[in-house]
Amino acid sequence: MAGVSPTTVSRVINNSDHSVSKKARAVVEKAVRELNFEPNRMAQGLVKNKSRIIGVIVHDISDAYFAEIVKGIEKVIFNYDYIINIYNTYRDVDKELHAVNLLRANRAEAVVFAGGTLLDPYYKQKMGEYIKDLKEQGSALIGLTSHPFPIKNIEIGNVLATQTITNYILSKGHKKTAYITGPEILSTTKERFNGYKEALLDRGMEIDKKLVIEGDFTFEGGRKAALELINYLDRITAIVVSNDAMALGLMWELKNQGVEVPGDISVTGIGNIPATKYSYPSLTTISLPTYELGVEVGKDILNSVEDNRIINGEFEVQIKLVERNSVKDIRG
Amino acid sequence: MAGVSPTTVSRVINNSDHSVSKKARAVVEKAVRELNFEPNRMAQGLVKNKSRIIGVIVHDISDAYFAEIVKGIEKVIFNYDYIINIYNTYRDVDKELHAVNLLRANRAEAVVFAGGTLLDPYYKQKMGEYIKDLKEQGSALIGLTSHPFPIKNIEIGNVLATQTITNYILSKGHKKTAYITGPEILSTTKERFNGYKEALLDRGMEIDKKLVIEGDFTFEGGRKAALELINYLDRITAIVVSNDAMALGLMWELKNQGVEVPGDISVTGIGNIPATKYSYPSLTTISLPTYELGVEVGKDILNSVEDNRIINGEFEVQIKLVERNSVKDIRG
DNA sequence: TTCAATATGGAAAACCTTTTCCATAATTTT
DNA sequence: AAAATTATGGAAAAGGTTTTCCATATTGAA
Repeated sequence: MAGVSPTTVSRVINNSDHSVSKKARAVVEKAVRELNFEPNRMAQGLVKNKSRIIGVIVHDISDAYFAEIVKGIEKVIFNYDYIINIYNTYRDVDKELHAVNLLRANRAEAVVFAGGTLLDPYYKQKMGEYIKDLKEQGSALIGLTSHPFPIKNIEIGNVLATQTITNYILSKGHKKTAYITGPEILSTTKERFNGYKEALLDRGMEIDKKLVIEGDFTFEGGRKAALELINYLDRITAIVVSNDAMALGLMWELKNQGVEVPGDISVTGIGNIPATKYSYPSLTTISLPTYELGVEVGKDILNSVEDNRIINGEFEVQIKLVERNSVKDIRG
Repeated sequence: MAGVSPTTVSRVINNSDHSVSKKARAVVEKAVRELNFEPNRMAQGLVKNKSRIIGVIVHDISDAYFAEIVKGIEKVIFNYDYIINIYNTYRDVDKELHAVNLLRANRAEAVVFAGGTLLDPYYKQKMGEYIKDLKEQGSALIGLTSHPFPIKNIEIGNVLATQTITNYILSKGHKKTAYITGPEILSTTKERFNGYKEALLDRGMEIDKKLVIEGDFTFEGGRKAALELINYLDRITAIVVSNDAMALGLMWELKNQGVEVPGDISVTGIGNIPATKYSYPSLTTISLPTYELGVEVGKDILNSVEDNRIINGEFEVQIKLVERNSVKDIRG
């Protein structure tokens, strides 16, 4: 339409070094405007060997934890025209494999493993192959949970989180505590439990396995845990819960059973989800820098994918204790 | 590597009608296995003129409302190898335009407008152009909120939601009610308010503008609304809140101020988000079929994009009243 | 004016598939 | 055994860009 070669059009659109006369530029720009022309990204991708796809694999995007990470990534890459491609795996290894394979087929430039499972041998092997492949394609691979795979890892600080809150609980004079874990297959579960364990061990205290209840990171799971614990309540003064949803469910069921928080027993969570502020009592918890983690991941992706590098120091874990009303000071 | 032409490889991989000898097929399959070969989607896209991208524009993916819709879509298209590309616009028209333009550049096969704003004239025009372009490209366009644009619309039933819950409130004997809206720029705000209005008008009641408070769909907004309403509390017996987050914030602040729910005043929400079940009192609200809406959208996309059509009747609005403990029966 | 350097534009190849069309080989039918 | 049909494989074009290389036009320097 502009009466010039595709070459010239390309040069105008991409502001290439190759000089283009004012006249030619004007003609092309006019045509671009009138046609509302946007270069076909698939064609661009083919020749440049770049898909501009960033894959993000999460357990469940309804969980604000993951949603915030995604938003952090989006914030950073906003001006770079990437496609953020989300997969919900619901902790299902088949779905995880499906997602990774698709990302591989699409030549994703980056893949973020935000929801990690401790994989069983078969899947571990298959996943290993895919990851090897992605690496060979030059994809930037970032893990957010501990993995057996040779990819860069950015940790949000799960160990530190439970350690911090457990220390807080202990500092308030609590000696006997129970702990509610997450589902066994998640590495997060392991990490958070380790933090709890370390805090106790540091003070020479022991863990009573009867007082460690397996949960599932949901409200309902918290309720069930409360029911399981109800008979042990005279033995303990506090319950360290490994995430907020469960802590809220647990408090709800305790109230239901006539147990007062923090009067009869103290409860803490992890995550600082919005609902913790509006529960009664409001929940003492740990705020996790999920959005900031996402931002960090975004920068990291840009660094390995774009030419003009962004300065990007080590990610500082900004875990914060959020003191509210679910813990009683029982010293003295 | 297999020693055959690309043509043959393509035929084996795609199971084309064109017959391929067992021998050739075996050679190719072996090579595919050994190379872990996956066809390049960009190249496929280029020749087939299909991007396999489904764009979903939301206000904020942290909001479970939108997350559920996305999950519903994903569920349906899971086996079709589409890329779900999410954009958070935070109700910012510039971000909306940015997203739509990118989707256009990427030749998205479908675009879902899940977060809708009532656009101002300039943006309306620009958006109109983009949408026209997308249509010409053959994209399937689906709106989930009322729009001035000529695209298919699937409504979740906002009007019905507030109408239903208002009728419920009225049926419990409440005559004087206040109403908390969402932000003015959202079509959802308008729709929900209309439902409230209709329910009142149907019974010949009038709306007192002093008792209609503008909120913002957040917890904090609900708190502020409670503070604004605090002086009018003797004039009303119930507050109809246009979403759950605000209802929860409002109840929290009321409790803070020593007002009892539902003893002194009744409160309802819309949405049935998880936290409503665990508040004290638990919140009477309307459950919105967000996930089901997503499923419907997914089917719709498949219908317009894939050859083998899925049977797909009209979407049935499955709004449900969830009766809990935040409303008092004051009849007689 | 002439030579060199620079500015400007285009042709063609490349990116990786799919698809159409054609040619040859194998099989079936008569 | 010849003819007709079917099975099988490949060559080449197409899809929309970018990039390399080359050619011509223009400008500047001597």
